[in-house]
Amino acid sequence: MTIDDRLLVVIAGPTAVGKTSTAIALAQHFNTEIISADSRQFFREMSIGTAAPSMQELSLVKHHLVHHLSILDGYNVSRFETDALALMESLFHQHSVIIMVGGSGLYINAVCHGIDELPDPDPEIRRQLKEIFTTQGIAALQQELTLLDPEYAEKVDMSNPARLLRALEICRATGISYSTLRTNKPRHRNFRILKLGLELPRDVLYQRINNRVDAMMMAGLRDEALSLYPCRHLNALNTVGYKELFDYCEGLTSLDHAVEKIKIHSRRYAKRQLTWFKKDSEYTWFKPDEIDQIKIKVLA
RNA sequence: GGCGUCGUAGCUCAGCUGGUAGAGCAGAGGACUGAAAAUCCUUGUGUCACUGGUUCAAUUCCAGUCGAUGCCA
Repeated sequence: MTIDDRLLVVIAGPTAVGKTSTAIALAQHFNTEIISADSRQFFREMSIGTAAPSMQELSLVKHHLVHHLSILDGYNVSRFETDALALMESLFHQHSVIIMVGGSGLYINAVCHGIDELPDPDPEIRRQLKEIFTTQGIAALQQELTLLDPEYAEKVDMSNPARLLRALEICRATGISYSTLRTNKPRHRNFRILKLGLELPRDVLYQRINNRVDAMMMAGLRDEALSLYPCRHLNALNTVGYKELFDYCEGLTSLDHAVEKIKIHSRRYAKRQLTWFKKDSEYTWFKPDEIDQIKIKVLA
């Protein structure tokens, strides 16, 4: 089997654009399976709020990497890359086309182009750095980074604590500067990749987002969030649709206000996704209902 | 009907004793290598309700009109 016999079709796009049903239609047509690239649908406790595929949808096409983790499990892009590649290796034995669908751009990139091998985060180092951040502010992080990795300090967004924390945690853990470890070397993949983006006019997309949030509430999102409230500090739950309802649990907002916030935050999330995917010129863009055109593109 | 308060950016509102206006949110754009549905950056000209008046100059003072709201009848 050569590289030409293996094709990964990536279906990306903003939240609520209609990725799931398009992917299912495509997978049925090519009689193949779907790998999810959605950093929140991994978690089985989060079903309603992540708009995970329904039981009915799951029964139509075999899905992978959906609900395969607990929110208690630690997970990250690198592990996703490993898991997805291993999965594809086995799936390609039976299928020449595999569908990957999701909205997590970083995760999709990791599978398509690889991600540098860096040590897993050390909880203790991370804790120490966070403490510095909370007690001494971002300036302390900026200073240390300038000292340990002046090259990265030059180009990183120095006002973004997440970036600084991550770089420092690597510097501290390895004793080497983060930028020297960040080679950004493209990985060789033994399959072809076709990137398809789904989009809709902004006002239509926003209407779909609003409607879907209402539908989630009807489906019991409030109770799902309430049941996860004790775990609210887990990273997996730092997620649109949950954190707003945690505020409601704590009496910080009304339910209506929380729902309104979910809609707003979902729209902003969609915009960030579009910014991410749009700058990648490898994507060909379609409307979610242009199934026939998409099929032709895949066969081309 | 009388008296009072209010009418400023899509929304909520700031604008001290007159020199044509500014925040938050929304919206828009962008960044992004193990937190990524995360995290962060940039971005505010609008008949200051309308019509007159006073003034060198009015969003700001005065009168009237319209609208909103409260109290009294």
